[in-house]
Parts: sequence; C-alpha cells; structure tokens
Amino acid sequence: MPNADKDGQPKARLSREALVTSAIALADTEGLEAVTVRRLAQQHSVAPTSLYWHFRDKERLLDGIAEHLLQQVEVPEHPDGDWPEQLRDILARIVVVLRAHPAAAQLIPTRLLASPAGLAVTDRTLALLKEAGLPAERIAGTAMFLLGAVVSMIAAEPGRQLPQDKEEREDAVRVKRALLSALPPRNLPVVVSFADHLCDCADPDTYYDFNLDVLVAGIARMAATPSR
Amino acid sequence: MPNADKDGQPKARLSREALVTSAIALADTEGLEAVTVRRLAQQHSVAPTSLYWHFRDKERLLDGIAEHLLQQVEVPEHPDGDWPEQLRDILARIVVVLRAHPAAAQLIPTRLLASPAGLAVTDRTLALLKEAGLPAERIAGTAMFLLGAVVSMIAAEPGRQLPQDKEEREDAVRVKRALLSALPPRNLPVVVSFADHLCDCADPDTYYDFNLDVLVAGIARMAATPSR
DNA sequence: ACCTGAACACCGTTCAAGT
DNA sequence: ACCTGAACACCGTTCAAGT
Repeated sequence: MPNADKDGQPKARLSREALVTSAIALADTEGLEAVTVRRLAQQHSVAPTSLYWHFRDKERLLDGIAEHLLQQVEVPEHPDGDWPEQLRDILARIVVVLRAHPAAAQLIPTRLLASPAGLAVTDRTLALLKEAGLPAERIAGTAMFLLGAVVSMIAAEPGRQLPQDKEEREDAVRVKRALLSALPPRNLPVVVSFADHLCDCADPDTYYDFNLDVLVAGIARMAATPSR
Repeated sequence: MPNADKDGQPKARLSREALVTSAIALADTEGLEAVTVRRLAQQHSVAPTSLYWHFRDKERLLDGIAEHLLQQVEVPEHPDGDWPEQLRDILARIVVVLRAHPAAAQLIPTRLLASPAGLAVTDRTLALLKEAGLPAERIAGTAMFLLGAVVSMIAAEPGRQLPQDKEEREDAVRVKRALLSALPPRNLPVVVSFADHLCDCADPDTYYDFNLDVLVAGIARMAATPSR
C-alpha cells in the first residue's frame, strides 16, 4: 500500500486547497516566516519539490493564501444603509477575517487586484467612494489606501508582536511596560504616561471600532468638501 | 598592505553606520529581500560572519535601518498652528522620508517604540491626539494606527509593486491596464471604469495629500464627538 | 577590538526520472 | 497526471581561531 501513512490511513492527495489551508494554519501558529516550501511538504509527508506541481513558485502559494482569505470576506449583494454605513460594513468585514489570521494579513494589500475575490472587494469599495462623491481622480488611490489602512490596523494593534501564549505574554507586557515607564519623562512625557496602553490593548474590539470610525468620518468630511 | 583593496585605497573599516547605510541603498534598488547578511558582507569585501561583531543578528540590522529612517523625521521643537495642522505636519514628515525608501518603510510600524527617534515621533503623535481631546483610552491605539496607516500609504500607492525602470514600467502598466479593462463589466463595473487609476498613480503628491487629509479630518470628527 | 574559516541547518528551485 | 531524488545556489548563525 504505497498511498497510506503509518496509521494505515489513506494518504490524502496533495492539492492547492489543502496546501493553502495548512499554510494559513502554519502562519497562524508560528508566523509567516514559518511558511516554507519544505515545512509544508513535510506536513503533507511529501517531497519539497512536489509542491511545484501545484504552484509555479512560492509567490503563487502566497497569492493562494491571500485569495483564500479574501474569499472569506462576504460582499453583501443587497446592502442596506447609506454609503457611510456600507463603507464601514465592508471594511469591518475585512477586519473580522484578518483578525483571525493576523500573520497572513500583510499578504493582502499587494494582492487586491490579483484574484476575483480581491477584485470584488475593491469594486465595492470604489463604488461606495464614487457614491460618496469623491473627485473621480481621487477614488482609486483612496480606495487602495483605505484597504491598506484596514490591514495595517491589525499590525498596529498595541500588544501584537508579543507572544501568543498567555503566561509568556503577560511577562513580556510587564517587561515592556517597565521599559517604557522608565524612559525620561522630560523628553517623552506622553509615551511614559501612556505606557500601559502602548504595551497592551485593553479592549481590541473598541480599538477596531474607533479606528474604522476615524476612516469613514474622514472620507465623509472630504466628500463634503468640494475640491477646495 | 593588508588593509587596502585592489585600488590601493585604504579599506574603510566596517561599522554599524556604514552597514545600515548600504543596507538601505540595497533595499532602495533591489528590494528588502535583497538585504542579506552575505550580500552586505560582499559589498564591504568582508566575510559574512564579520557582521556579527556589529549586530547581534539580522533582526538588529533591520532595527538599525528603521532607526536610521526615523532619525530623518524631524520633530519640530516649537511647532506652530493648531493641533490638526501639527498632526498633519508630523505625518507628512514621515511620508516624505519613507517615500524616498519605500521598500524599507514596512520595517517601521513594528519598531516605533524601539528607538529614541521612534519614541520621539510617537510621543509627538500621542501629545497631539491628547490635545485634540480624544478619550484617554483611545489615544495610544489611535496613534499607533495613524502611524501604521501613514506607512501603508506608501505600499498602497497605485503603481507601486511595478518595476522602477521607466520603459519596463510603462510596459507593465499597459499590460495590467489591459487585464483590468478586459474584466467582465457585469461583475466589476467600477474596477473596469477605474482601470487606469488603479494601475498607475497619475499624481502621487496629491494622492498623499488627500489621504493625509482623510486621516486628520477623521480624527477631528471623532474628537468633536464626545464619546457618543 | 575586530575579522576570518570551517561548519551546520536551513532555504527555493531545476530537471530528469519514475509511476 | 502527479510525485521523487539528486543537485545547485543561496540563506543565517555558531564558534574557535587568528591578528
């Protein structure tokens, strides 16, 4: 039985789908730099070079991750609410998906136009900015900026970069807070006074809510100002 | 003469400063993935392992790049204008520095609290959000988000990712525009109609100006709404 | 104090070959 | 159609050793 692993179970055939899925899992647990052709092959009990039947190169594998995530962003067919609500809605949907896969999130911005799913999200964002009445020459750039900014919210969340393990994480937060608190208040008064909030985000949900509001409010304001 | 290169010129001694500088140059011309311990060593006619005298590991070298860039962001000692003007000013100063080094820009967000220069920029941003009257619990998270969003503006600029060489770049733009224009307008009407602006940013200066305005206007709006 | 050389474990990728 | 094995050029990093 050449196609069975040590448990005698039939060895699952390799597929793009399966590889992308385990690549995302690997990024979730160990970070994007752990996503490696060789480690992926190992997890599937297969030679490293086997992956090249399914992906032209590693870049295409990463494209596959981005596409898989973007497919999870539902673009509502029959949305309700005015454009600011709808814009906030589509951006918030992206946030929800990417918060579940923070390490892979950084793959998104450069790949928004590289898959049907990414194009659907982009089309919706462009349409809403058009409805808002932004100057035509500003719509494309602003859409790409908004989508990029939403992704950067994940990386900028205070307390990301620290370990995931709870206990280990608490230790790291304590150390970091101590370091920031010990900085000279003469030079850095505000950093010192906000040391706690800079080290760890007490309320991530509100962090995301508030910053989404900042973006939508900013667009509303600029849409209301006729080209100045 | 053991310390002279083939031109007989005295070989410059290795230093953190010199290594960081050429690392940035390498990132500028060939991208961040070209910044490699071994290539850097080669450029300085030195064994790869020599770098480890000056940097504990590659991560520290990247920290050095981020710090070097952040040092170029001048934080005005005696700023004038109201807080929205000052906030826009500090964010715009970051943009100016990072536009000159777009490949290295992505190193910044995770390292804002890791150097005196980064801390100075962060302190100023925090101070301005405080002056704006944001709720205290939102200031730290919003500052990190703003600084991250400014960095993501560089990566999100339409037409980045394409080659730098002018002729080669024009070809790439044509191809990409053709691809987007050929998409089914039934599904993606707005993407198709904005194909041109999505492929290439006709006016980068205005792109940055406008999106900086979006951010500052958004903050102003949220500061004016008392916690709802 | 500063740099080298040998060595190690790990990468992505090609190509001819197997089934 | 799908996978393997050998091979290649390239990574980051250690450590004992040289000057």
